[in-house]
Amino acid sequence: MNKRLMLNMRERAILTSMPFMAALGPQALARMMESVVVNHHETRDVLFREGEAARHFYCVLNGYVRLYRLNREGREADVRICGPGDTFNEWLLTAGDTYPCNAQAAEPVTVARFDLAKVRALAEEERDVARAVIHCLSTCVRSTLEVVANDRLQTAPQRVATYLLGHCPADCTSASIRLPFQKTLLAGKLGLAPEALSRAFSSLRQAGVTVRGRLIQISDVSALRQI
Amino acid sequence: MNKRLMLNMRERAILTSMPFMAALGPQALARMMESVVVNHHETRDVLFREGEAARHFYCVLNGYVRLYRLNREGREADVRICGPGDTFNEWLLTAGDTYPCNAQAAEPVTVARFDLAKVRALAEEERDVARAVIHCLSTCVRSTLEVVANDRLQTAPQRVATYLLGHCPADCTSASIRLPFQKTLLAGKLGLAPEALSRAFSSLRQAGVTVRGRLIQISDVSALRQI
DNA sequence: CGTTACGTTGAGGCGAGTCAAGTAACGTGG
DNA sequence: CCACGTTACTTGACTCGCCTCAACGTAACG
Repeated sequence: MNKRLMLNMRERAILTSMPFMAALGPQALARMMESVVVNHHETRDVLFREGEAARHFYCVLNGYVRLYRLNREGREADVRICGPGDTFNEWLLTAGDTYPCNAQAAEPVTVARFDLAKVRALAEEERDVARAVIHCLSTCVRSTLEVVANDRLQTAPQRVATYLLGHCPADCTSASIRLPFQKTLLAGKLGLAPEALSRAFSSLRQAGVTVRGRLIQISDVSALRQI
Repeated sequence: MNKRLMLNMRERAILTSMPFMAALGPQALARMMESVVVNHHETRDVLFREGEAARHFYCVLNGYVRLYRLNREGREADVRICGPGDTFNEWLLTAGDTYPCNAQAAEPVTVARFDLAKVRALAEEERDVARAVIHCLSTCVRSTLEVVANDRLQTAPQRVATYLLGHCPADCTSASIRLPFQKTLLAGKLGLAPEALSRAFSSLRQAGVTVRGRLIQISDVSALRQI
């Protein structure tokens, strides 16, 4: 649980290859690396809770992290799923002193953790850092707006089809996809109950989608686009 | 429609008082003002369409602008409603060369329009501009994540209650609110059909909510919190 | 005062959540 | 390697919330 590791060579290599870090110049990179801590969390570990004082900005190195909110009755809704290379809490760099959601490891994960205040200061001083922050914030807004639109416009089978098509190489007639995580997590990402995801998959069978465990065969990509 | 206006004194005063501009230092402000154009649009005018080449970044000076997406059958879903002081398309400053949604004037609006490429360059050169961009992106992410969570966790009456509570002064027992726009627009903002909003309001009557046109009386704020 | 858009109300249908039961996959320890 | 327990996933039956369509009432505006 929450084993804190020294930053070894291998982790350093992985971290610096992440999109967020790879775009930094040598000086900005060095200064970012000063304040980083690499942590490991086991499945279902909670990284932080909604309402707690916001202290860290994260980059996922390995595994998947769920960001979710609770309503009064305790029902959970995922607002974002972060995988390798994704960052989260960049939206707390200005304006906001508490976490707006909970974060939980969906499986064993490795994350790099930065001090929010230090990154905030660095973004002021290092052009590269400011640019990188703007970039990941932009990406985050775009993907979140996409989620809102899909939630409001698409049925369950359509959401699944959209997800699958987004993970097919462009211009292919058939494809084979391996889900990078459990179906439960995919259901949450798409705003569905696990049962609804299951039913969506079986309704997609008639469009040539075969599911066996995490392996998904798509026999006719263009048919899937018609859903 | 789309009457282009010279930047007069009054508009300049309004523009520089907007949150996005007010935080800029004199030099950054001056350079931003070089590339700004103030436009007026009539109700239902389309500012841009999904898929078009992205060219402008906007700040609303007056009125409300709908950002929405269409599905294949032509159904519309609002992803964001922008009012006075709000900016949009800041998420296109990096990564993204086409608009991801449509923009339409929900009523007669005045908007300030900046050239995306110029703002992008300015954000590189002027620390103030970078800071302002990061700030409005952060705000945008937070509000959009909130929308996702509310869509997935709340029923129609709860969404309306949340909206109303967000527009009450804190620590009041009763309140009176005037909607800043049509109910149709509020329905879209909350991800509801207009009929569903209407029904939500009438179900809130039992919680002490009275509606007459755009005027909403809340007799018991704490009762509304229990919804 | 008529026209038009906006808003409300009712009836009906569909999509997805919930609950419950059963099956499959997985990991653990004997 | 097998027996077991746990967790993930599937399927069915049911409920509920919201969308759709249609009709009517109402406010806004020329």
